Amino acid sequence: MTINETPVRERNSKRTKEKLLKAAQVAFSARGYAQASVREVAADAGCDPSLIKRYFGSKENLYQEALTAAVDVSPLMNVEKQMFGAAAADYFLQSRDLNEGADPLRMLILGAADPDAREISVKVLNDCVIGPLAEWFGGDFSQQLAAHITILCSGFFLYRNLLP
Amino acid sequence: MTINETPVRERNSKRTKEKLLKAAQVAFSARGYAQASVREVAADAGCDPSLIKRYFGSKENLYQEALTAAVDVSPLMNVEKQMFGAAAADYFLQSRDLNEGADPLRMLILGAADPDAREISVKVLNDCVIGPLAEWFGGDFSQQLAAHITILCSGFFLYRNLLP
DNA sequence: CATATATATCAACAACTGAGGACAAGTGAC
DNA sequence: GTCACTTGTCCTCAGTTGTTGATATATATG
Repeated sequence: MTINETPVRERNSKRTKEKLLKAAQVAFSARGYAQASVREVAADAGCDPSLIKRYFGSKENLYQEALTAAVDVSPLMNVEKQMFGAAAADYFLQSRDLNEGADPLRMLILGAADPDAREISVKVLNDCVIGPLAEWFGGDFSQQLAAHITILCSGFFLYRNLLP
Repeated sequence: MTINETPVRERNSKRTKEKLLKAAQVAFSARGYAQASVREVAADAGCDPSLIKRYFGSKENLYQEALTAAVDVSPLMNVEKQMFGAAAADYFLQSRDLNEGADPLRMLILGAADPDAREISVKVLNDCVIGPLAEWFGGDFSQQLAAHITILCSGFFLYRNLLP
């Protein structure tokens, strides 16, 4: 060791947390909840696995925070209501690219298929997708309309992503 | 131990294989591919885990045989073609009960959501569902029609089973 | 400088996984 | 009976998992 490489540990908890969240979103949407290990997520984020425990408490909490941060339906509500279907289709077709490898809908579906992540996924789906959409739609049966649209998009997603 | 219980190992490879297949179908459709361990399947079948290796070679082969044996679209083709939609809806609503806890469509969807089981699931879906349905439909675009129907049923399944 | 705190690393644990070898016990052929 | 074969049980292996405590290091404060 002629040259002493300075380890230079970047001590920035906020940035570390963000890197962990981003790596978790990519890993969970790529391989699902069970198959994405905390070691893998930490390695992708360039830090130690124990930091996940420190900052998020557990893998389940990491998944919940990553999923909640990834899901954002506001782009779908910036159009005329009659154009919602087209906006939704456009968005889902580009979702993975838009989010740099972290596809929220894919996270949701894969999470719903995992016993340990199902409950969290369904809660986030209701709170962050169906709820806001229903409120935006307004009127009678808005909740049912939002749920049906979500299901339709899920079937569309299956066709495009999971059953090629 | 006043009474000497005779161990009485039932030596019937065919029956053992069937019990393993049945237990595998129930476990895979309940918890998905990764979360259903071979030890669990063997315990449910009442035999030793190493018999899975003996009779099926690997967990993946067990999954493939269990899924192939579970999928059977022939009940959907015993009706007039115009009534196919209703027959499919009826069948999927009762699938789990009809198959005593082993739901083929659920196995397929959960399998498609698992990286290790995705390839097998998609192959079985094509060979045992879309293929036969397309042949039965006949005519132009029969393959596309069968695929779209399968996707529609998958979305319906998601609504009923995974996103409650 | 010294001290305290926040941040990151390391090593280890206990549990579980799929796989597989060694051996026992039953079954049938001769 | 003897032998070969099938079937089932037991035990172990190497790997991975989520989690956790002990420890080192950087930053802030005095």
